[in-house]
Amino acid sequence: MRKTARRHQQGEESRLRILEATLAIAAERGYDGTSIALVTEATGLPPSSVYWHFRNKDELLAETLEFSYRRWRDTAPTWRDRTETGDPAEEVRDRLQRASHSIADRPEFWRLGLMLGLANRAKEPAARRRYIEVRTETRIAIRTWWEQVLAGGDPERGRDVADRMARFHLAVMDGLYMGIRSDRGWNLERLVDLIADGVYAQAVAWLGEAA
Amino acid sequence: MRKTARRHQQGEESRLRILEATLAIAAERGYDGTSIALVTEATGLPPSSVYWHFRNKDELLAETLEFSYRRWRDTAPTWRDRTETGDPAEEVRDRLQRASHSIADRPEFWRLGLMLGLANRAKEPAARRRYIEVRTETRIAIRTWWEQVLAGGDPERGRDVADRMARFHLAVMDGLYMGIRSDRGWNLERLVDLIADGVYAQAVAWLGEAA
DNA sequence: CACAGACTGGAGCGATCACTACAGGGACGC
DNA sequence: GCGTCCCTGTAGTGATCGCTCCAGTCTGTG
Repeated sequence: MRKTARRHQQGEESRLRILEATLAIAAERGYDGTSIALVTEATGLPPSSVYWHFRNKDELLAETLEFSYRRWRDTAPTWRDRTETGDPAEEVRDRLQRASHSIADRPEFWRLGLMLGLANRAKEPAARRRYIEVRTETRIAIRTWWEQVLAGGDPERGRDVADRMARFHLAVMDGLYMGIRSDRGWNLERLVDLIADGVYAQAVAWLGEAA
Repeated sequence: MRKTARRHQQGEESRLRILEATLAIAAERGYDGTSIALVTEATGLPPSSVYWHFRNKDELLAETLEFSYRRWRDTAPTWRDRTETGDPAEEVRDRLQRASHSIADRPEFWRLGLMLGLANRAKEPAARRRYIEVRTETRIAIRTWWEQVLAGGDPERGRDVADRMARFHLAVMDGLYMGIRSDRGWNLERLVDLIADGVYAQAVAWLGEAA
């Protein structure tokens, strides 16, 4: 992109600092609660620098979402590689456990996404549109993963069940995060193990059920 | 409260109009996205009227949450009366179906609550504190309901499972709402029935499991 | 009729919002 | 040494923010 990688590497560094700061702020306060003044205060950079790196607030937030999504996806275990223990229930448990950890440990992306997903403006911010896209991307990855876990039966039926599982899976992850945020007294690790068993049982039940 | 119930009933009417308008706006745009100017525009009343009825924005939002909560609770089936069909699985299905409808049909309270629950400010808005309270209230009501549905075994163990079920239950409701909002292609009614069976099976499994 | 109290109307307060114009500074190619 | 380009620093812009002042209007009471 930027052709002066060596010349002024300060620029790229500032850009990253701005993104980091914006992510921290936006994940706490949402789109409207994020102001350029807060970003400049956090980074020590003047507003003109922010606007040199990003066209406007909308684009800044959109790129911040993209930034946090990529980092989350790279840190979190991908849905592509499987554990392959032979026991599907065990694999589901492991997968859900890791997914819930990736949310609990670095919650910025999930927080920011939930906020963007909830808000509704007359003209949709680019950040929200982008979030819906990456969420769909994630849902499809989860669906593919479920298709493999549930492989063996009728492919079309497996695909249908996997789609429902992926939706349910995402819903549970959203719900878990909301629960951690809003209710006290969660024993996440233990609860996730138990839920995983329920989720897998659910999938098997759906698979066996008449169309 | 207000002693001129007959004299000037216009006042109370204006108050309600302000609450309605604020709810509609805040449920769409969140705390920071809600401005007094938007409220005055929606109601046709001047800012001074808003500030005559409510001390400041914080209190306005808090009372709006209270207002929407009461309406949701009165509209939605209470957790106190049970269906008592004799079949617990059927009752769970019915209950979850009605709960999901109460969210899908009049989503304002749930939307606003989720937004308030997510946001995190240096000084916590009264509206958010109040939301955490009514959420806890709801969670306890759900727990009590589960205790009754699962009655029969060891009471202490039933209470423990009911607590976990209530958390899980809320998480699923939150997750369902997020899913409807963010993902397309939901078949809510059907999915909820299936989830209900899974949820109930989960509860039974937890009940039977060794402590 | 006078008075009181409940509300409204309009004008405007200082602070903060997103955003910009523009003059530089510092590193590089020549 | 000179010009070029990347990026920062200063100092703003008009618009909108939450909120207030206060005169005026309306309605029921004595």
